[in-house]
Parts: sequence; C-alpha cells; structure tokens
Amino acid sequence: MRIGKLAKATNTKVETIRFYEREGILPPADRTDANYRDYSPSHLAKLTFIRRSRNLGFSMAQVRSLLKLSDNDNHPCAQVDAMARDHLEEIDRKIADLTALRAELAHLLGSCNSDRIGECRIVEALGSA
Amino acid sequence: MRIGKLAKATNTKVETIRFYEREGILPPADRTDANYRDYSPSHLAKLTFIRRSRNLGFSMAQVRSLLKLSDNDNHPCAQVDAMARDHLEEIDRKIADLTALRAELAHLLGSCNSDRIGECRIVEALGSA
DNA sequence: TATGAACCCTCTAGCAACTACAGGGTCAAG
DNA sequence: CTTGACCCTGTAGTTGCTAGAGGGTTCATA
Repeated sequence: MRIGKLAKATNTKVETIRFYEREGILPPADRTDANYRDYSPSHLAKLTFIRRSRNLGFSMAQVRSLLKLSDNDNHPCAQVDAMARDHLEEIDRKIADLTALRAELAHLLGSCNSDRIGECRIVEALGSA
Repeated sequence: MRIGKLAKATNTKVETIRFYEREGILPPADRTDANYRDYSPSHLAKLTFIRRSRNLGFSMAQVRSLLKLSDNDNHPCAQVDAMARDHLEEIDRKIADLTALRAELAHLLGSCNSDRIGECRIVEALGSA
C-alpha cells in the first residue's frame, strides 16, 4: 500500500504520515525499487490508532505512551485507564474554562448600546484590569 | 516604569512584553541612559487591553484589529461588536466539540473491565476506525 | 513511443503565541 | 567592592502539523 492510499484510508494528509515517521511514532515502511514507501496492514492499524487517539485530544506524548503500553498484550491495563481518566479531567477543565469565558464575553456583548468607539462598553471593558 | 514592574502589573512575563513589542502590537517604550525600557501609563493601558483580549481568547490578529478600531474614538462600534459576536460563536463551537469528545471518552472509560492490554476495550476502541 | 496527469521523494521553512536560554551589562544594598 | 536582582540582545525551542521547492516515477492515453 502506497502512502497516498494509506492517507485516504485514515483520513490523514500524506505530509502528516511522513511527519509521524520522522517523529518515530509510526515505524518506517518498506521501500519499493523507486524508493516509494510500501505500507503493511499493521501500519494501517497503527496509524488508525494514532489518528483516533489524536482526534480524542490525546497529545503526541500521550499517544506515544499509549502505543508503548498497547504493544505488550500482557501489560496490565491500569495505566491506559489512568491516562484516559486524566485526559477526561483535562477536558472537563477546558470545558469549564471555555464556559466561564463564554459567560464573560456574552456579558460584554450585552453591555454595548452606543455606536461610537469612544463610548463603547466593550472597548472600555477590555481596557480595564 | 521598567519592564519588570509592567510585567507584574499586567501579570505578563517580561519576555512576552518584549515579544509584543517585536510584533508591533505594543509600541516601543522610551529608553533610559542604560538602554532600559521606560514605560508610560498609556503603555500600561494598552498592555492591559491586549492581555485582557488574549485572556478572552481573541487571537493576536483579532487583538490587532481591536486595537486599531479602539484607537479612533469616532469610529463606529459595530465592527467591534461583530468581532465579539463571531468570537462567541467560535467559543460555542469549541465547547460543543469538547463536549462531544468528552462523551466519547467517558464511554471508552466505562467499557474496560479487563486487566490486561490484550483484552482492554480502550485499546481496542482506539484501534478501530 | 511520447506525453501529461497524478503520484512519490527529500529538505527546508512556516504557522501561533509564546518561552527559555546564553552571554552579556547595570544598579542598589550591605 | 561584591552580591543579587534587575535589564539588554539574539537565537532557538515548543506543538502538531502544513506548504512549498525541486526533483523522480508510474500509468493511461494519443
């Protein structure tokens, strides 16, 4: 399987796949005579795993750990569980932050009924500590 | 006012202030004989505005626009209003995305009751398209 | 057989928004 | 007169890609 096909199959850009290889997160593929990368089904599986983890918001470092853990079938599952749990907490924090921010911005938007900058409550509010 | 004091007053790192100056978003300060930056109250006001906007999630480009708009007191306020409105929509999108992602991750977490990677539902789910 | 589109290769640089040195100079207190 | 807390410039690192430049390859079609 050539890189373009793998890219389509995993909804990833070709450049991103090469980037993952450079980063050591996706193992290098075999090469054809013309020096084209030739991917195996196991590459497809691994890249799928990577993309899915990334789409769920795991960082590259976290994906690296997840891959390492998932490589050994007899490894206890607790660490993966803990990572997912940590990540969930982080997402909750982000949602809370954004929600607070949303409230503040909505408040700002509700406050301006002037039509000139000089009297604009939004501009005013931005400038105060 | 020297850079360290301005940094503390606005809860900004010294390096970040210099960065803003390089980026042309904060006007350069006067210099003392020893070539130290010497900031005026108007710098304090401007930096406060910048930080507050950034903390509300506006991008640097957006802050640049807001600053330009707010410089002219007679400028109509509608553009600032529109920018804030757009930004609010973007935040709503982000919250929605994170909420969906949270649900998926929570589902994943609920699914694993094995203790070995080989049978871990989390690892399994990550690897499927 | 030639040619053109659609692939593939490497290498380098760019994005946002900072952050972190390295390798200096300055200033005030004890 | 030295110590520590400041300040300076300049460069490079961070995260996770993305976008070229400047080439080579493959394959279908004329």
